[in-house]
Amino acid sequence: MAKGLLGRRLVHFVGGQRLSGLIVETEAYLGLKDPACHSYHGKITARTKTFYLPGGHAYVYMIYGMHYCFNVVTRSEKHPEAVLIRALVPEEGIEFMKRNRPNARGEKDLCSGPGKLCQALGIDRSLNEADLEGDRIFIEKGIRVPAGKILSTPRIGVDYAGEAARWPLRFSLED
DNA sequence: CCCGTGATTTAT
DNA sequence: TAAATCACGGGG
Repeated sequence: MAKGLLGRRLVHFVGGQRLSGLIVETEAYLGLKDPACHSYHGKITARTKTFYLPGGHAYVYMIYGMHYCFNVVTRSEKHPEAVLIRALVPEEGIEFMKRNRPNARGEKDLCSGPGKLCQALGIDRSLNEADLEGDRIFIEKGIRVPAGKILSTPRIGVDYAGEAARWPLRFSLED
């Protein structure tokens, strides 16, 4: 799923305005057996209960008291797995995104990080548990991605997870 | 490299 | 109720 989401278009409607970008970086979080995952060992808290929804829902949480992260829940109650969306190439609503991120240095800085893309697209906790087959936020077909263009590297910011921090579960589109 | 930041989780 | 933690970003 993390590889398959590369090249697809994430769309968020706000005030009748389409904000979108192509997904170019993701990370897989493998549920019960993944020490880096919020649902490791089946942990359930007020925050992580979203993980246990059926695939196709949004898991949005706040980190460091200031940033949101947007994830796609990918499986089922028995298999609480998700994909973190880490970067987009902005497509529609770029002027709107610039207003959402007044400090951005340029277009490339708009969605080049999990917190940045949430700020640019106006994604916040109100979208937690959102149905991705609804009409507020959803994912479109996007562009074709040749398998040879996908890079696999270790996930970012999960050093607390020991050996799992080195698992090559971060995927990005070359170039 | 360092550090702000405060919601969320965990320890007491 | 208090303390620790943290899927990050921004500025040096």
